[in-house]
Amino acid sequence: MTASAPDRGSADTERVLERLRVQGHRMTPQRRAIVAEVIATRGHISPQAIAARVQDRVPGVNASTVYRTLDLLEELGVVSHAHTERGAEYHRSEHRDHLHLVCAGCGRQESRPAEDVEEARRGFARGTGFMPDFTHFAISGLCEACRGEDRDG
Amino acid sequence: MTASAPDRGSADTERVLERLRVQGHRMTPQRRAIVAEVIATRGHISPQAIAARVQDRVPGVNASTVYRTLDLLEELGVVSHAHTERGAEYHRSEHRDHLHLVCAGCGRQESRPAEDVEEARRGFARGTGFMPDFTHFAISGLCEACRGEDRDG
DNA sequence: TTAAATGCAAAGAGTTTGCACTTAG
DNA sequence: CTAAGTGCAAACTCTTTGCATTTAA
Repeated sequence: MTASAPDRGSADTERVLERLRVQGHRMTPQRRAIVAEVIATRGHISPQAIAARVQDRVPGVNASTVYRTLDLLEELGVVSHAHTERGAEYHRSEHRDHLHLVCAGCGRQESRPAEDVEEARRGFARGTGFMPDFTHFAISGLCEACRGEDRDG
Repeated sequence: MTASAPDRGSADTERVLERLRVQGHRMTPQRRAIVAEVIATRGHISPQAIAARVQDRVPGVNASTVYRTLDLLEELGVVSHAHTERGAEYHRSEHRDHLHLVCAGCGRQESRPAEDVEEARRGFARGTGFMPDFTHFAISGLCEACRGEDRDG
């Protein structure tokens, strides 16, 4: 179990499964695999990607099961979704606190801890009266490299 | 032509049509109606909404024509799109400078001039190295009213 | 045993594409 | 006249739903 390899049998996964069990939900192999996949994912992942990866491990898992399971996990507060250029992407709720940055220049996506923009959040609220949650939608802009080339981001 | 009524025969519309003409594009009634509709729209509008409205004025305009025309207008820099909770929405590029705020509490959408968050933009760049364009994706958060009830926006 | 969960197939919504027909220039 | 533009139908992607079957508890 290296630090870089996603860990589909982690204590975190077990904790979520235990929570499902306690709340009276059944523990099917499909559900187990889907939960493990989501928990093992660093950052965000699309429903289709989850389906594809889960099917590598448990052949025949239907996409509709993935969608139903994600809905369940979201209701339980285990996962949340964010809107990126490609649509909805899911991530662990505990990892909610990161930004999805999409560079309009090079197209690269990066993540940042939300705490890096606490000051900006307050400034935003000061200017608009609206307290933003910068993690729910992706944020377009120019990354450091592209800002160097084109100074008007 | 009052200030509050959308103006589908405006000088702005004519300016865009003239630009298309100059660049060698043909001026069809469909194209004329679609351009007029987009130009007359304050804020953003979805492709389906454009199709519906245009069809009220020029019956039989096909949705695919709307998509193709929007692509063309976007290539020419006349319109841009933003990503909201409901998907892609289009707006005049000159009106690019407004934010799409979606309140997670009451669900209401509001617009704000982007200049209201200039300070926040710089703060964001300072914290992350990434210069954000807050207008391309909608921004989730809590509006002033909902912040009053739930102080953790 | 039995209700929850799954698979499957069908249905949507939104968007794109290929192609024959129409039409602006 | 002739190529750009359109309409139409079909395809495609992503997601949801109804229902019969399977299965965890």
